[in-house]
Amino acid sequence: MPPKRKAAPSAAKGEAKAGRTSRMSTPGAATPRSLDDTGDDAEDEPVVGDEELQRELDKNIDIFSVDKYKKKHTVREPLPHIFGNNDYSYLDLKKDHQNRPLWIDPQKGRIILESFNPLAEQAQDFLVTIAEPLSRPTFMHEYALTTHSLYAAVSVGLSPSDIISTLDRFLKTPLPEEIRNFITNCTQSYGKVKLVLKNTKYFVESPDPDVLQLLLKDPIIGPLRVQHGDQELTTEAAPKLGALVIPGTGAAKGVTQTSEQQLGDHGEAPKEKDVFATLNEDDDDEQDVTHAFEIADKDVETVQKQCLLLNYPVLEEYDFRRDEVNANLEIDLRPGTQIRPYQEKSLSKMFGNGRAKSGLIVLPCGAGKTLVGITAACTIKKGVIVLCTSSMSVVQWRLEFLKWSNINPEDIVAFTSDNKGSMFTGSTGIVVTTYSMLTQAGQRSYDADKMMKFLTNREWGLMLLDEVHVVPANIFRRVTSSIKSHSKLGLTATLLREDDKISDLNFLIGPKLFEANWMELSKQGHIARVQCAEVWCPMPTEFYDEYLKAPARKKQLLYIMNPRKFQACQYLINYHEARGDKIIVFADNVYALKKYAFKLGRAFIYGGTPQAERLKVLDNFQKNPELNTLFLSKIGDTSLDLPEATCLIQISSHYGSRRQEAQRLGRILRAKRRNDEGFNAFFYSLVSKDTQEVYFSSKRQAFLVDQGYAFKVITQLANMENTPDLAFSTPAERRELLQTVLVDNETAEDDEIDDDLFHKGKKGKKKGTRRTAGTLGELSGGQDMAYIERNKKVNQALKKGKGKQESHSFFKKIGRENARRAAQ
DNA sequence: GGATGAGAAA
DNA sequence: ACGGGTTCTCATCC
Repeated sequence: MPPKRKAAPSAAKGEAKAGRTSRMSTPGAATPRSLDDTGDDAEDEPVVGDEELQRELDKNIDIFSVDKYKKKHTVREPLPHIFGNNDYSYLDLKKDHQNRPLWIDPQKGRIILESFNPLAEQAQDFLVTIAEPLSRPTFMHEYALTTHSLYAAVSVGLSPSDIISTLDRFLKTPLPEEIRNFITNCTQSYGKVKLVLKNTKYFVESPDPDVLQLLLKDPIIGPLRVQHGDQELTTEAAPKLGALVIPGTGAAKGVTQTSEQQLGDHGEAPKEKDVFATLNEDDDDEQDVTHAFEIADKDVETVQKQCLLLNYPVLEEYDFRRDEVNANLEIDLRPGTQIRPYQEKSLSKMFGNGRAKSGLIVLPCGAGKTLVGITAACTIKKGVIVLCTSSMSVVQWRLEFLKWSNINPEDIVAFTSDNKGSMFTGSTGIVVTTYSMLTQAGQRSYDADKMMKFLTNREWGLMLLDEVHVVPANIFRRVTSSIKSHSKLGLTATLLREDDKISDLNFLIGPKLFEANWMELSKQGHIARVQCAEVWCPMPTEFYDEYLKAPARKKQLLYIMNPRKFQACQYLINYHEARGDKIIVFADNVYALKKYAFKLGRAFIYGGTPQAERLKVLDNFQKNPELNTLFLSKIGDTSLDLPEATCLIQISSHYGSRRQEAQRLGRILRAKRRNDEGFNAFFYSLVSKDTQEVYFSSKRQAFLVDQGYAFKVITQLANMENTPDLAFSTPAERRELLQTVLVDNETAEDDEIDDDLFHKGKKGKKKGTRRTAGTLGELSGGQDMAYIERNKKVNQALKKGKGKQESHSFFKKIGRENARRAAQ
């Protein structure tokens, strides 16, 4: 099981429970027994005072949490000292529980899915809609029911009764009452109120007039209503779904979708119908009329804020098919374009009720986020504004639009600092620009100013927000308040930040509409399969001595410049080049990056590399069979459109950033060779043993482990000692390296040799490359390496190991295992 | 007029 | 807190 993450709701708990919660994530411990096998002798008294105090605390911390609905239960199981607070034996098992895939923790709202259950797939579809995936390793997936997740479920049109009945059908135990209450209460208030932009006017809309009356009584919202005669509310028939077809789907081609489930006969197994079928039905028969009142543009944010305070979050929807004010855009997907099932799924959530809902879609890089955005644009067919993080991706987006759709090239313009004059000539079109272009506060050039006026003075059908996770919330506020758009779609690969600003996105853009499971996509062959490994490099004693007495700044430099790490890097490059892989090496530290690249005679790109140079190197990396290894600084994390690579080596990284790790892994997911039989991409993290790096590394991996990736620990690279021409193999060389590192860092390192270095790196690669395939013959694949399979717990154990002794014995054990394996 | 670099901001 | 990387603009050069 994965490590606990810091953001877990249980973090709010008091001391009293801290000791026990650690067992929480072990599903086995929560196994309820059948009724009849428990003795009723030991009536353990529940810890009442404790729990009441806790409840009081929780109420103050978070009025909306599952704990609010917690009930006391008589504990029947006589082993509370083992199960602690996680004793669920009071939950009766249903007779046919084997056929049902879900367990639930009534107190925390955690749901455990048995991913090997025949119904797991359907259950997963459902869970992704109503709950937040926490961790999805191979056999057990853990989800959490939260207010946000239920909010999202409601926003795609599920009703509370759907959620409750479906959940109940999948559960091995009856649905606990507190969970039922939690769901009912959340869903009652959430999703009742919608913000709709109709003919350029904003309306607050709800099927329930009482809710609107309640809002109008609010001292802040009330006066903001735009009066039309005496009537307080306007009423009209609710829209029917009709035949909205998302382009690129099976339906669009006239093919009937195979929606029949191959359900087999699992006795009383729940016959679950498609969640989205349910959703569409609802719109047809239940909500016959809607009521609305109008508010002015400028008050939208105030009203949204106030509604949120009243616990009626406002969902944004765009009824684009009935918008006759904004000109239609001539755009369609190119014939023959077929979007993938998961892309279709995410879009069907966005357009679930025939309108465009605002929200976030989370897909790993390489899984076709761009195409999702483009398809959304082709569905809405109105003016689109696309926001990216860099001007490189602006160009990229425009090209993708031209590639996938039949948009007239004159109707799609880029707005960046190089190109701020031109605009589409028709009545509508697509603008691709950057966040900074829109939020630039300082003085602007004349053209940019003119363009901004144009952008802010018109209405847009869709705002596409790329890489939504990198942009802080206050920038969003500025963007969304200056650009009037009917709907917003945020795209991202990782909804992760080390700070907690990510939750703001839920209300600034919308709920999370869809999140893909990386492992699943990779099993289906949409993204590459990846072997992840952490390579432990010991620190030579000279380096370690220096490390111990160095200040933090220098420590970092020392463990990055660890010569053993350098050798490991060299070894891996040799090995993978011989296999024909394209390798990217990441180093955050520019000094180290240059040193490594120079010493190994390979090309590198960092922030200071001029644009033309970058393109040239990237182009060579892609096409030139002589250039197979590329060194990148942080620049490679975001703002570079990397050609596909199949192997990735990380020699230094930014502290414990899970996002960076995920993003970097994403760089090798689009490898085309993934369809080859048994093909793997490789991801290595080089870590200097006994340094802070070990700790950071374990933190960084958390996200990937939750996505189901297994990290292997390599303590010894096979046959490395016998590899010829390793750098720094003599003590003298190592001492010299140490000296250089120390000296270079004392003086503010100045690099006039910079450009020189770079060119040498490029030219020098021919003589630098040394194929060592012969000595590596016995290594036919990643699995055969001298890997010791360990999961992250090892790292954690190491991190927790208080003294040197512990870690030493630990290493000895590894060493023994290593030897034993080698002997076999 | 188009590259290129410096300097600012966030 | 810092270094890394953006972006924008303006000034300079050929």
